[in-house]
Amino acid sequence: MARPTNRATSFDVAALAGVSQSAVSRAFTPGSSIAEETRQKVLEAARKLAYVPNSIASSLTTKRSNIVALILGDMNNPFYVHTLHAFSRRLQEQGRQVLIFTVDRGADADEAILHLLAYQVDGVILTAAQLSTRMTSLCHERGIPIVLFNRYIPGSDASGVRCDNAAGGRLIAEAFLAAGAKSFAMLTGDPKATTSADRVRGFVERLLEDGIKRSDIISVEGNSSYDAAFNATVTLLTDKNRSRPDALFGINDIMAMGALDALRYRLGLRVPEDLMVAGFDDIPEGRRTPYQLTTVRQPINQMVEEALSILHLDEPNRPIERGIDRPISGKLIWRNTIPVPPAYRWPDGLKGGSESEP
Amino acid sequence: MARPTNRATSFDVAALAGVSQSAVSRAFTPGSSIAEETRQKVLEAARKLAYVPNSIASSLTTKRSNIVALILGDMNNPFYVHTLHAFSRRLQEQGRQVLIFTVDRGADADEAILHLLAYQVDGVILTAAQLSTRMTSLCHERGIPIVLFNRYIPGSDASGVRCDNAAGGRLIAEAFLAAGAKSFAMLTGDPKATTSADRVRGFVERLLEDGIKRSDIISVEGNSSYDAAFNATVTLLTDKNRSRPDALFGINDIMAMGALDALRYRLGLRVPEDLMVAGFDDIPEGRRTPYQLTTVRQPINQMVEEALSILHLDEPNRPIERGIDRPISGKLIWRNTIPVPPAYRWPDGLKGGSESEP
DNA sequence: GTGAAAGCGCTAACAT
DNA sequence: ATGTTAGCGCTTTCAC
Repeated sequence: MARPTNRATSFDVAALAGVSQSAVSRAFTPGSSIAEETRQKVLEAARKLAYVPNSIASSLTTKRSNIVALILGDMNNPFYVHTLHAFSRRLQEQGRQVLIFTVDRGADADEAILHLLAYQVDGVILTAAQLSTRMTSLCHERGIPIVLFNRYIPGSDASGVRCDNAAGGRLIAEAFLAAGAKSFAMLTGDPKATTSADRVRGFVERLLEDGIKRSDIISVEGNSSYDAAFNATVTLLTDKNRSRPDALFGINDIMAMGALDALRYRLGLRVPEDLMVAGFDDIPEGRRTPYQLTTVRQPINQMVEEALSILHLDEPNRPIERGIDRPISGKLIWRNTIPVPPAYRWPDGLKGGSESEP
Repeated sequence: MARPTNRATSFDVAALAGVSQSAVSRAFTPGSSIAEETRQKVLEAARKLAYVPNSIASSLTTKRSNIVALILGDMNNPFYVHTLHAFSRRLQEQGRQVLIFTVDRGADADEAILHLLAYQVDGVILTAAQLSTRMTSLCHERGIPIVLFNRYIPGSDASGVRCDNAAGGRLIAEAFLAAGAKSFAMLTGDPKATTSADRVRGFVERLLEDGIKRSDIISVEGNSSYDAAFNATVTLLTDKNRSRPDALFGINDIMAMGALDALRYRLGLRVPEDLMVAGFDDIPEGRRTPYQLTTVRQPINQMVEEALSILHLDEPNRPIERGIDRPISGKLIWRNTIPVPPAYRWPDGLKGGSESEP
């Protein structure tokens, strides 16, 4: 087996440095008791041999791999790409490795879990994708914490961080109402995804509170993708049996962008004059000149921090946090796809333009 | 150390199944000599204990981790996100794990290499980012193959797969010339990146062959990003000392998209009537209705296959392939940002519209 | 086909 | 502060 490899081990280094092998181990373990002088001798020998400690071997004894698994669903939604990036950057800063698994839309992450169980990962982050409660307990039994990012699994004791999606949906509803909208359409994502369902629920609830009739709120499936949203918008707006809604809520920015393009460049409508539009997420793509999308910002960096803190990777002995549900407020960002009503012109956050998340 | 974990080992399974521990190992090793009956007994016991073989331990003996490292530069360029996705999907199909490292723009990947060396990865794929030849040999010495994706390192013996960027640049030049352009601008990426430099070179060369004067080809730095390209375009076109070029080549699609938006929505120009534009990559985003970008398609799936074949992960004993440079032809995709000249109306690939890579 | 035993390269008591 | 020793959970000869 194994390609002829000639890798120096701690024994080789020990021999060259004239110390014991444990001294080598200590030299590479911050905080272990070793004389600075010996340390230098070891480091010097290690340098000569281009020695790199074998993490695999160390994982075997410590039972900590320093690897965090990241399970990703939809990479077609830029929001999750930015999420991946944020996690990756943060974890790298901490000197941890990131193992990724991509899961097809609609598929569950169970198989991915089985794989990462084999690698003794220190924690798992799950975005998109479903997860059976059976897998959750399998991880927990083995001491592997899981944190759900922007979703939760009813009946599971897995912890999670999410944007307060329902409240965010309400914010959009309020913005539309303030701008005078009376009839509404929603472009939804996967109905099984709590993210989509919660945004829809908050949105509808708020509308009903204002006396909007259910029949004035229509809902179409947009598959969480640009293309599906584009097509659904065309179908919806060309349906002769329907009158044109005043406002369209894309459950996420990428769908709102698809809708916007369909409205303007296929249907020849003006936004916001003929029809207002809003999204959710505040992806950088939605801030571009042609879109200037009014949306709800998910504080992605904050969410990432929270998620990692729930994992508490530095305190492996602390029991796993179960059943935590940490909702984080989103913020309405006014741009150009809803006319800003006078009442909102003051005092802050207006035309939240292009500045990025603080 | 180690959170109180109670994970079944092969010994537990062996005890329950009433066989030796080696039998358990064999039961999980395809192709090893074990009676079907024993295998079943073992599998049954394993199921009862929810046993998952410990890959860390097995890596230690076999010296193969079944992990492939993927080093990513710019995640703001969707092309690399699609690349990541393609690699991840393919590798997962093969039952391998993907360890990712993100490297900041302009930074080199040396530190990432040091980390992945510690994990005994079976292979390394490098996209974007620079890599010192020292690190290359460090990997090679240890029997870890590296493949460069869409870049090469002069003076290094690392193998790579890339789109034939120079030829692609020529294709764009030809398209512009055929459409009657006489003066040109280029939006370039990082000048140190071979990808950008090669496209520029091919483009310019072809133009010069047709008698275009050097002074009719201007070049501005677009930083490989949408925003920088947008701004650079505005600056360029509002420069009173310059006359407007007939054609603008964005060295990659995301920059061409930024340029397109600047031209249309900031400068009020029509594309292709006032100015033609082309990109490079053929990312799905450039196929969207508002863009319909004429571009050169990089056959990403084919490139991924080639890259993996150079790694020859299944034949670890074969010596590492060095110095391979596998250029793969791109294909010109006509859409709407260059008027299609009559000579090109036939026979194929025209208005290559929205179909994706075969 | 199966079991016993010797590592893989490291960490972590335990002595000194 | 340093060396000695016993594993971590597996794979792989080597006998039988």
